[in-house]
Amino acid sequence: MRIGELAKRAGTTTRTLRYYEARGLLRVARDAHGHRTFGENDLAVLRQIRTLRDHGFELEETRPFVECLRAGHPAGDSCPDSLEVYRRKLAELDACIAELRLVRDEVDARLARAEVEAAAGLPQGPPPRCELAPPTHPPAVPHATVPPHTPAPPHPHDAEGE
Amino acid sequence: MRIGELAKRAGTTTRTLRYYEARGLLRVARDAHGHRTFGENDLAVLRQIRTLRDHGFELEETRPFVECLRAGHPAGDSCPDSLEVYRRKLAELDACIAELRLVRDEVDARLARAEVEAAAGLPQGPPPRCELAPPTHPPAVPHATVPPHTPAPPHPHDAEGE
DNA sequence: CGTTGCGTTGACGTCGGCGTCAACGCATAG
DNA sequence: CTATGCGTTGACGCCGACGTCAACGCAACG
Repeated sequence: MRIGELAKRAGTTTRTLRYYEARGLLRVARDAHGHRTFGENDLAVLRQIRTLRDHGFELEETRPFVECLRAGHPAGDSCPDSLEVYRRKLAELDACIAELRLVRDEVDARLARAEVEAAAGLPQGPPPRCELAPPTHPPAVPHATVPPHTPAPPHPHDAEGE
Repeated sequence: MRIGELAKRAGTTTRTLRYYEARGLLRVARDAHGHRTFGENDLAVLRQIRTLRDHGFELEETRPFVECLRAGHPAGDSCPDSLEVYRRKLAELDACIAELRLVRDEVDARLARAEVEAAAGLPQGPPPRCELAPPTHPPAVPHATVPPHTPAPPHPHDAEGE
């Protein structure tokens, strides 16, 4: 199997496969023409990587799974290192979800307040007592940076004690 | 007030202020030396921006708040456009949290399963029935990309129907 | 006079995970 | 012979929000 076929079978691109190889996640043999040659095992490895990435794992975090598969284990998560990654990711997810919920409630409260004030302000025109506290730096919430997506760069201030 | 003082008072850097100016979020006057000059109003605007960014809003999303303040309103969220941004962000947060919870449960389930199999496999050595289904592409979960942080790039497939 | 400290503009670096383009080789089909 | 299609390597582009460095000006202090 050559790179194009593998890419198609894994639902990705040749660029991605070459990138993974460059990152050391794929070990690739070559044929007489210098073309990369892959086997079914490589497909399994590749699917493992893609699955993890779809769940938000960084490429580096997939490495233990890849090595586990290459060591002959039936699944990528059959090895202790992989389980460690699972656990770390789980904690990371929990922290992230908690943080997002705090922000969500903050935004919700601000929206509600602003809507009330808009409703109270409009029908009467601008009264002179419009001097509310400026909404700058609210209570806690150190900061959260809503992330519909994108992986996790090294986080120095996160909820974890590293 | 010059740029250094404003930066210090707002808890940010001069680089950031110049960046905001370049993005059109800060309108800046100059003195005789060509130095930027700021007033208290600029501090309020700046704090509004920083607060929103700390909550994960993109710079562009702070623009309505900035314009609202500059229009003379007592708060950045006194204008309908700002409220719209609040509502959009709220929906975004809800979608993101829901997605992360799905992923979290997925990872949790995988971890639990892998732990059980590890516990069952180790004490007995490798039995020949190790041929479990390969853990590649699981049930639903289109993909979630855990995001401890970092803002939201334009997302074509998100839970919103744009 | 030099040094420190503030300001200025311009421009490149960062991070991850690829996309995209260029310029090439080799093989098969017409 | 040429076109098409696959492969190869190398290298730049992208995204956001700045960090960082360079090279400069201008003021006050000693």
